[in-house]
Amino acid sequence: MYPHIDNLMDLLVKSQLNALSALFNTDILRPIAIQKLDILTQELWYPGIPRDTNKYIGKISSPSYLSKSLSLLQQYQIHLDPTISYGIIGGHTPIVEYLPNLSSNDYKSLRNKRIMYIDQLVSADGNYLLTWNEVKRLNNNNFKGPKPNWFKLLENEFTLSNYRTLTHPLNDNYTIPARLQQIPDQSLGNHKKRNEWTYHWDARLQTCIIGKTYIQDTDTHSSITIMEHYLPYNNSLIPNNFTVQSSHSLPLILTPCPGCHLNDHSLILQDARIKCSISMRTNRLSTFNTFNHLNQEHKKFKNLPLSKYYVSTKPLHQIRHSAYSIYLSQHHVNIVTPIITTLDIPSSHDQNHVLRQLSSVIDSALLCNDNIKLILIEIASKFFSFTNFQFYSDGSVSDIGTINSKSGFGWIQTDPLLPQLSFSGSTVFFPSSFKSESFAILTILLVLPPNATCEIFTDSQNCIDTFNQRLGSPSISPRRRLKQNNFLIWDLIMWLISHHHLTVQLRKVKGHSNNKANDQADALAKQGRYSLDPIIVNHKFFHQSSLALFNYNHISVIDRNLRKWSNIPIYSRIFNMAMNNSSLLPINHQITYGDIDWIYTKQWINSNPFDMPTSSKLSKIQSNRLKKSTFTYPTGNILQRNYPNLYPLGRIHCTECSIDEDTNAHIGLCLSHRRSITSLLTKFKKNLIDLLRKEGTSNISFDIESRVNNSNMFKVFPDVLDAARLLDSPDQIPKRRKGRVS
DNA sequence: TCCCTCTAATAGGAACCATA
DNA sequence: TATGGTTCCTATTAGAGGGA
Repeated sequence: MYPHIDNLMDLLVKSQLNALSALFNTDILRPIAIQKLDILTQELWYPGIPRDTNKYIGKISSPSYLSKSLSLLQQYQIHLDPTISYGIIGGHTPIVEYLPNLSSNDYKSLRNKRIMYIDQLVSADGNYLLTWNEVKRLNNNNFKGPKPNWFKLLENEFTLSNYRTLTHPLNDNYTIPARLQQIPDQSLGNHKKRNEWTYHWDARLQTCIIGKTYIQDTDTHSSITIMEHYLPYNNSLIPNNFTVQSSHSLPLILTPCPGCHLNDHSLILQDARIKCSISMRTNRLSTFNTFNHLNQEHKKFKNLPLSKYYVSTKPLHQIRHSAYSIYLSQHHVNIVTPIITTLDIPSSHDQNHVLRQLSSVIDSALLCNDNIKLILIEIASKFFSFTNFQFYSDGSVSDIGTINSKSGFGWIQTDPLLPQLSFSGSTVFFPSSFKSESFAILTILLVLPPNATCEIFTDSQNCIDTFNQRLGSPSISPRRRLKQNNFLIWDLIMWLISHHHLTVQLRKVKGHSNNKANDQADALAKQGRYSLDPIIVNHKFFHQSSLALFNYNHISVIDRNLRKWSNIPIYSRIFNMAMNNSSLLPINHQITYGDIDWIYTKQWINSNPFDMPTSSKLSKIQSNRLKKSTFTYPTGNILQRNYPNLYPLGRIHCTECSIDEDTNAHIGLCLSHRRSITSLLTKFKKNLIDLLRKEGTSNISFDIESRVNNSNMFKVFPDVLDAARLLDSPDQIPKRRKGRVS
């Protein structure tokens, strides 16, 4: 009835895509964007941005703008792809993923209690559910009120027997990371340690836990350490004459913990003096030393009212910092850090340093096989001592528009005084010759040393124009930047030019003009097409200028005008919906099982009888064809239906044959059309016979004329067409109309 | 779905009492 | 007199139920 009502949503997708990408890529809006991400986290109670927002959004009573837009975009397979690691650490399995059917009240309770991960509710090995009292103790007994419903659900549905074994144990619990080094055989097994001090970061309490190892049980994959808990002595209680050092290097005095909620009551230790013992799985022990009892540093604090104490050789500040950074690196969380520093003018003694920076740029800016990065780094090191370069570059794309499309690029250094190195590679997603050429220029700039001058010959006028445009307006607005095709590549090119102080000139060279160097570059580009390891730009390299970009189906970041590009998923979605529409079932059936020759249909729709590629006449002809093929041509009956006042009731006859009613069904059956089709077919039949007679000589033994005349290709089957036409005969029409109405 | 009211459950402090 | 246990009260919270 209203076939275009869905377009409302499609228009929303287009505008929201644009608005959101502007939000996440504009410097001024960055704090707002981060705040919106935080609200999203608070709303969905999911650490970071979930892959499938739609799964969780149903639980929210009034979703915010961002969560609504993200769930709309996800219906079109478009996802937000952050350039920074955004999320909340402290566990591996979000509770909303573990318990899929939580109510909105459960969400409220979880938010109030700050419980986001199931890891916060299970034992250290991830196998057993803690009791509610234990959970409360872990949270400093801050929870008031009765046992929440979601916890009862966990107890009833997700545990087995009285031992509280989880039905789905967490096997990637955060205390069991992979071991870093090989363990020597002699250290396997149970060991009692004498003087080993360890520290680690406790994600739940957000503090550094310090302990003295009591027993260490080592296995090949991990070890369990049982330690006596020690607390740092409050330094403000130390008399003034001790605290001459700066606050960061205050001595760390450790006293045994008298027993706190961390104490693991299940441990049975022989040593009754230990009041607070902790057991934890470790993969790498971070240890520090204490001063001996006879040491001056230890004796300094003899006068303090402490029965038993140790003095660490490292200050608390350093230990805390180390514990937290080890924890972060084990969980692959990198905090938003400033981008790699700009390169200074290299002096002779720190060449290695600059080269290392060049390699780190290559390493972090590209996503590809490590071997390709190594090749580029090697080229960069060979170019390192030169300043003036000359390159020929070329890109090549084959089978564009098909799934077999391959895009390759290549370049060669042609200055005779310098090493004549060359490079070729391939790239994927959104293939175009512009993209391949841009990639060639990008890889050239990546291997150039700082302060170099280079001249690049390319046959792509588009690249030269884009380059000069970007060079002419260095402060391009984010909205304009995001509308440019392949903006990731061009951003990187401009970044390299400004940060490495490069002087680059692009020169146009005519393609296929027998220039030897250009032909070499062309050959390299063609060779690059067959490279199996594609190179793409890492969008996370730009985490300073943009917070997030959009990707399609988690495959590739869309680095082009989103509003234009979004037509592709929108149209395919509309097509899918049309195909699944039950009233179009006959067409669907015809597509799958019918006699429609799609190749010829395509050629018929695409055929152009004029010389010009576009013309107003051609578009009229094509719209006629399309309307006729989809039965939407404005024939008499449709005009009558749409304009009842203009077209009076009664049959409107076909203007050409004046026999039958003018309907879409009639067009293919019309007698006068049939006459012109027959005459056309006779003409082509004659042409074919002439052609066969001319080409085929003595080796054709059969009678050409009779064979062609008998072929089904040139028959119109008047009986079949007439039988179909008779269904529409005047006396039957009222009956059918009646049937339709009832 | 939101808001309000009511009830049950709990933490924590004050008061009180028993004991070393 | 210090300490630990018990009881009572108040504040807070979760969750059920009802109405708009």
